[in-house]
Amino acid sequence: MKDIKEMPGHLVRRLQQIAVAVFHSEIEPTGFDITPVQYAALSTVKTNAGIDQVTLAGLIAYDRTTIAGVVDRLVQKGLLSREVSEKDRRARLLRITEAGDVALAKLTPAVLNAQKVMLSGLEEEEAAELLRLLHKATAALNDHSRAPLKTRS
Amino acid sequence: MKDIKEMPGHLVRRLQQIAVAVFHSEIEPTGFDITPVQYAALSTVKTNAGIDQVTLAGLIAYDRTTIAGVVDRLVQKGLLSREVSEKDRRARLLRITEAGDVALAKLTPAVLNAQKVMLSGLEEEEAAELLRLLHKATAALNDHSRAPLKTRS
DNA sequence: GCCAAATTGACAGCATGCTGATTATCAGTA
DNA sequence: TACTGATAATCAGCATGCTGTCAATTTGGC
Repeated sequence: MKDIKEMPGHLVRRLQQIAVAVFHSEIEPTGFDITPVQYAALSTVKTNAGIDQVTLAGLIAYDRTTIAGVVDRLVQKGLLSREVSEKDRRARLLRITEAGDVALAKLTPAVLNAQKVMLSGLEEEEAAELLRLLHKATAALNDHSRAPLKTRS
Repeated sequence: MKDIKEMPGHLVRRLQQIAVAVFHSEIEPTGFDITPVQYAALSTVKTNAGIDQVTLAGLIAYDRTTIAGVVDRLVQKGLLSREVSEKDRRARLLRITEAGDVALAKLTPAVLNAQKVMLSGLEEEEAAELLRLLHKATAALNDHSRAPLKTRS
């Protein structure tokens, strides 16, 4: 284990780096300028209309500070709307806009394809096994980051 | 595959996020203020004394722009030295300092332990299989990022 | 109803990571 | 030798991701 390149930390970082690059190359032809993080946020807001930022962050395991900037940019692009909650004036409720809906519909096929491409070096069963192992490893250590994943009960 | 949380991209990102958090919590007791990226650079320079920045970047698959900042900070902390090459005045040759050597020796056990912790949710054979799959998946797509891995022949 | 604790969001600050452009230098060729 | 293309490093700029702090607001206990 002396070599950096054999360490799990390095390999995970490397695959993540490749995943982002693949994402961008698959997205580029659609003409939208969106990042993996922004796509995750957009998609999650659509299926959870009226969600606040903290809950959104929990659903996709992002830090709440990070999500603020992401939401800012999505609002600026006109893909999300953000308004102060009536019931809790601390909270900002997020909703997808019509433009966001259109963008999401066009982006989703490209994103799904990117998932395939990033595992294209593996056999079908290997890819499934990788997913299972990633799932198991992350579930066991969910609380180790400032941004744990929170499933909506 | 409709759910973000089931996508390989999300899971890889999540494990990477956890890996960084585990790294920091394992490193913290050693009293050193160093990041995963900085550790990788430091360790690689030690075993490749007199390396230039581009070659270093290639060995650990970092973007050459990113590595510049990383090296800056390591030099500032006194862990690396950087001097203009005599043979090629464009290049900056990197070497580990004595302080860097000491730091590396103290950090390495903690880093190796972090690798174990980040996979502590998996059985022994599962961890090995995960490594194999990560290796295979990244090897197949090595050229997909701006910072491909370059083995020294 | 009042106050302490918790919660939401924001901000400053630092460290990756990337794109694209520029500068300095080197190497091969006409 | 002069020129062209390639290469090492740097810079500006943008987007994560994190820590730590703060203000506004809500909630729970009394």
